[in-house]
Amino acid sequence: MLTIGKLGSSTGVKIPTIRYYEQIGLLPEAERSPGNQRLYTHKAHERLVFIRHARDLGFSLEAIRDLLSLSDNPDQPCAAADAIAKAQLAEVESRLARLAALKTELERMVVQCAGDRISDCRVIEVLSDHSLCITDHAIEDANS
Amino acid sequence: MLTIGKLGSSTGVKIPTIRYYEQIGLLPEAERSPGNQRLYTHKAHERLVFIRHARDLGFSLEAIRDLLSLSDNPDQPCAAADAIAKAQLAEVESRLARLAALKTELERMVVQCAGDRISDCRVIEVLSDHSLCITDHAIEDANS
DNA sequence: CTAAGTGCTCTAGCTACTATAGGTTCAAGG
DNA sequence: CCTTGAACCTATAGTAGCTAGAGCACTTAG
Repeated sequence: MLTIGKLGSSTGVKIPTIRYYEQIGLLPEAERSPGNQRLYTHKAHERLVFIRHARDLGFSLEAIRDLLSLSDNPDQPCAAADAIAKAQLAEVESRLARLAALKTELERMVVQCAGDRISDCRVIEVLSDHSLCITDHAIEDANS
Repeated sequence: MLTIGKLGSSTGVKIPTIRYYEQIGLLPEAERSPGNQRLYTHKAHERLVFIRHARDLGFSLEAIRDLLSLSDNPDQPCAAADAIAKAQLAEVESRLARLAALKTELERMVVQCAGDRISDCRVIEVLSDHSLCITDHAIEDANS
């Protein structure tokens, strides 16, 4: 049985994050020691590794919740898991495309900045006028 | 003078977002009509276009705040603006690299999923075991 | 036995918005 | 002139996915 600190250091997940996952029901409520401290089994460790890995691959907590419940029922067909992974792949691909366009624009901005006063700074100028851009970045959410 | 609705539709920024930008001081407080409705000048329109464009390019509101104050002082040297843009470019490049690795992993997961039961689903299996991955995705923040 | 370290709960904060409730003002039609 | 419906107002709370802090209790090494 691991304490929360050991579990955290062995998975690379911060302690408050582990408690948060328990709070939102992603991890089951941990057993407690006589002194009320959380104790984790090997199973809990595995589950947290699964969550961490899926987060690293960019899955949302909602998607992970679904994937976990699928992995808890190994006799179910796996089409659902496949669909979740495919959706995530599509999301990643669209972010990639968008970021590539952003990169192009930013490079152009940075390279062209030759003036030494703000008044003829290319960065500021481009930001003021999208028509100076060559790609159609913009559109959806900028956090992609 | 534009109402907030016109300003929103002409810039593609939602009305609550405009009010939010005013609230956090990114836009100056708008003049008001006798009936207390916000009225915007051409200058405010330009400023909002600038903000929107920078957001589309992935700049944080903090970075935009700095860029705006630079663009308000056109006699300053432009090294600072350049630095902000370069930092953003570096950020975008690192996200790109990370997303490319994620894409590789997700593609592998999806393609290899041949079984039709969860019990031999590659997606679930890979998520349980990072050593089945070929790239070193993981590391930093997963939202990249 | 004591002090450092680790754990506990609870609350509030972060980014960048978005949504809702409940009320006011404006513009157009009758 | 009056009404109706769209557009506006404020204020508060919610979203994701944590993170940080306060103020305690417990545990372990010396």
